Amino acid sequence: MPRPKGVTDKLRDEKKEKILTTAIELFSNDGYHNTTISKIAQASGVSFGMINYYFENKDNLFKEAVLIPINELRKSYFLIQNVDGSALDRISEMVRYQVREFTYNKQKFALVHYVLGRQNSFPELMQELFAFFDESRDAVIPVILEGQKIGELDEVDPETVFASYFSYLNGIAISVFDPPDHPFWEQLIQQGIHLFHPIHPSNK
Amino acid sequence: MPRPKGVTDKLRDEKKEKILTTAIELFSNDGYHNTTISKIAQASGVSFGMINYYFENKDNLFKEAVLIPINELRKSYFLIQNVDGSALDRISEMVRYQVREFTYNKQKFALVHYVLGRQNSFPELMQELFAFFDESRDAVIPVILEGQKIGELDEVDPETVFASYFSYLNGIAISVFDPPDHPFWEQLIQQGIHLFHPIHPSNK
Amino acid sequence: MPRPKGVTDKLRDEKKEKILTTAIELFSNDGYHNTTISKIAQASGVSFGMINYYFENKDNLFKEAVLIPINELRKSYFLIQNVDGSALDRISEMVRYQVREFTYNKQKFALVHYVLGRQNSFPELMQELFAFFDESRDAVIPVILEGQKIGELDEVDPETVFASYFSYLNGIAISVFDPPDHPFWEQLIQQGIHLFHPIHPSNK
Amino acid sequence: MPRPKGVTDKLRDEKKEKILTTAIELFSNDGYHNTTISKIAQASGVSFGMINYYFENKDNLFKEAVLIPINELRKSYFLIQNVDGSALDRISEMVRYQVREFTYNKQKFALVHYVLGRQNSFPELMQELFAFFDESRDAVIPVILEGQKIGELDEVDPETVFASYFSYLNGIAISVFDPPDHPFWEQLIQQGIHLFHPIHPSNK
DNA sequence: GATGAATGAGTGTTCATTCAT
DNA sequence: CATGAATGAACACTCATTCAT
Repeated sequence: MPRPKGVTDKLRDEKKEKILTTAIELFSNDGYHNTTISKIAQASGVSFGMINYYFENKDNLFKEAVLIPINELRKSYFLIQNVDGSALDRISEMVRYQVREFTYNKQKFALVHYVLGRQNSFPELMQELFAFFDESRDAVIPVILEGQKIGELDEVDPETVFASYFSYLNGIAISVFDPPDHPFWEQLIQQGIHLFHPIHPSNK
Repeated sequence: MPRPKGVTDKLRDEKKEKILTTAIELFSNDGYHNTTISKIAQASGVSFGMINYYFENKDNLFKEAVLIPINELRKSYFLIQNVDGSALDRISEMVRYQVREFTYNKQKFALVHYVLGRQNSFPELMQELFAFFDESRDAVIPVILEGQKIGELDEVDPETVFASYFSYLNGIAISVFDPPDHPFWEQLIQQGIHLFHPIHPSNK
Repeated sequence: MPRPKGVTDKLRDEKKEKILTTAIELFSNDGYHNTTISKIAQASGVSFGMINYYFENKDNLFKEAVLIPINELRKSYFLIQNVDGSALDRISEMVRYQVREFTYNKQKFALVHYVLGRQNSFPELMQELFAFFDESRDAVIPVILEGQKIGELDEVDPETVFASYFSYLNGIAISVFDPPDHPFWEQLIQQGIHLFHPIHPSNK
Repeated sequence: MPRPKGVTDKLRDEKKEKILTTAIELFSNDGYHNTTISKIAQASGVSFGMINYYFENKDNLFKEAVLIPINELRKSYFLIQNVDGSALDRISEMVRYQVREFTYNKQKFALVHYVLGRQNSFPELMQELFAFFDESRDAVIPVILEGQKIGELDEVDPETVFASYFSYLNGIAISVFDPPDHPFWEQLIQQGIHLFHPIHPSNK
C-alpha cells in the first residue's frame, strides 16, 4: 500500500531542507566546484542519487540554496516597516538587526557574495539579486525621507545613503572576521547608522 | 651562440607578465575552476606547456595572479603618506583615489574577493590579505589620530573607523554596478569620507 | 471479498498487453538503452514499480516484446498453407501479404532487426529467430517444389529461393521508406514474386 | 624540441585509424550503448583520454566510424562504371563484388544497418545514407537502361529494379549467416542478378 | 497487489599534470 | 627552452533494481 500523500510530502520537505542546509554550508565554505554532489549527500546523510532525484541537477540545487539566504535578507529589510519608534529608531533597529544577521550567518551570506562575484556564471540569480536590491531600497528610502523631514537626519540624497549602507553591509560580511559577540560589532553598527547622517542633539 | 643572460630573463619576465595579466582577467570573470590552463594559454598566446613550466601548477599561478591586485592595493594605501595637505585632505584624497581604483578595476579586485569568500581553500593567500589589512591600518590610523588632534575629525575609535572604511570599500566593489564615470560615484566617495567623521565647518 | 480468479487474470493480462505494446513502440523507435523503464511506465499509464513486478527486469520485458512481432511473422508464413489456388497463386498471395505487413508495421519489425544486428547481446532471441527461419522455410519450400513440379516455376534450388526471398523481405523493411500505400510497393511485390522464378505464359 | 609536423600528423592518423577500426568492430557487435569509450580505448591500446582528445566525444566517434563503411559501399557502386563488358556483364560483376563485400564484411555493414534501424537517433547519418542511395541509383540505372536497350534485360522499371536489388543486398547482410566461402553465396549472387531480369538466351 | 522513494554501479567528459621529443 | 600528445583521477548524471509502506 503506498504511503499516504501527506506523509510523503512532509518527509520529502524535511529531506530537501536538510540537503539545502548542508549545501549552503558546503557551497559557501568551498565554492561551487569544490563542493561535489556526493560530499553534500554524505554530509546530509542522504544517498547521492537522491540529490539528483530531488533537485534535478547540481545547478538547480545551487540556485535553490542561494535563494534561501537571499529570501532571508529580503525579510530582514522589511523589518523596518513593522517596528515602532521614530524614523531614526527604526533605522537603528534595522542596522543592528542586519549587522547581527550578517555576523552570525557570515557563511550563509558568503553564498550570495559568491554569486555577486560570478555574475557571468549565474545570470538568473543576479536578476534575483538586483530585484532584491530594488525592493530593499524601496523599503528603506521612505524611512530616510521621513527622518529628514522631521529633522532626525541630515538631508543627503537617499539613494546614495541607501546604496552606501547596502555596500557597507556586504563589505563587513566579507571583510570582518571578528567573532559574533565581540564588542567591536557594536561600533560597526554605529558606523552603519552614521551612514544615514543622523543629527546629533548637541549639533541641533 | 646563446642569448646573453639579461635578454633571456627579460623575455621570460614579459611572458610571465602576459600570462598573469590574462590569468587575472579570466580568473576574475569565470572563477577558478571555469578557467582552464589551456584557455589561459590560448588567450595569452603562450603554448600550453609553458604555463606549467613557468608556474609549476595551476594553484601557484592563481596565487601569483591574486598577489598582483593585492600588491596594487597595498601601494594605494600608502598614498596617504606621500601627499601634502591636512589630515582630512589626505584622507579625502585617498578615499577618492581608492574608490576610483575599485571602480575602474572592479574585475581585478573581484579576484581578491574571490579569495575572501573561499578562506578555507586559500589559507596562504588569506594570510597575505590579513597582513595587507594590518599594514593598511597602520598606514591610515596615524592620519586619523592626527585629524582628531587638530579638530578636523570627531573623536571616534580609529580602529573602528578604519575597519568600517575598509569594509565599505570592499562592499562597493562587489555591490555597485554603475559604470566608472557615473556621477553617482562622487557621492559614494563623500560617504566614504563621512565614515571618518569629519567635523563640518558650520559645526565647529 | 477477493475478486474471482478469472477477473484478476484478465486485468493482469490487459495490463501486460498494454505495457508490451508500448514497449514495442518505444524500443523500436529509440533502441534498447534510450528506452527507460519509467518512459514505458509513463507512456503505458502503468505505475513504475509494476513493470518490474510483471516482467522481473528490463531484459525480460525486451525479450517478451520482441517475441510478439516474431510470432506475428510466424503466423504470416503459414498463411501460404491455408489459401486456395495454385502454388504460384499461393506464393503471390503470401508475398503480397507479407510485403504489406512489413510496410504497415515497419516499426514493429524494426525490433526484430535490432536483434538481428545485436546477435551477441541477445543469444536466446537469436535462437528464436533461427527457429523461426527454419519453420518458415519448411512451410514455403513444399509449395515451391509443387510449383516447380507443375511447371509454374523454374527449377531453381528451393533453399536458395527461400533464403533470397527472406532476405529481400528484411531488406525492404529496413531500406525502403516510401509511405505504405505508395504504388511503388506493388512493384516491389512483383520483384518479390520474381525471386521465385515464375514461368511467364509467353515463355512456356 | 617539438616533433616535426609531418611526423606528428602521421602518428595521429595511424592512431585515429586504429581507434576507428576497433570502434567499428565493437559498435557493430555490441551496439552504441554497450560499447563504452574505455572498452574502445582498451581494445585499441590507447588511453581512454585520447579518444576524447581525437574525437571530441562518443557521438562524433560513432559518426566517423559509420561513415567509413558507408564510403566503402559508395566506392563499390561505382565499380560498375569502370569495368569492361556488356551491361549485363557489368551488372553481374557488381553484384558478385558487392555480395562478397557484404559477406566478408558483415560486421562492418552491421553498423550501417544499426543506423538504418535508429533513424530518429542519427538524423545526420540518415541524410548521408539517403545521399548514398541516390548516388548509387544514379550510377546503376544508366547501365540497366543500356541493358534493356540492347535486349539483355527485360524492360522492367529501372527504379524498381534498383530499389529491390538494394534492399536485397541489405537483406542478405542482416539475415544470412553462412560463412563467407560457402557455395551457397554463389546462388545468392545469381538471385541478385535475377532481380535485374536478364533475358536467358534460350528464351530469346 | 501497487506505488514510487531510495540506492549506487556505471559512463561520458573535463582537465591538471607529466613527459617524450 | 618549447610543444602538445598522453594519461587517468574526478565528477555529474542516468537509470535498473530493490523494497518499505
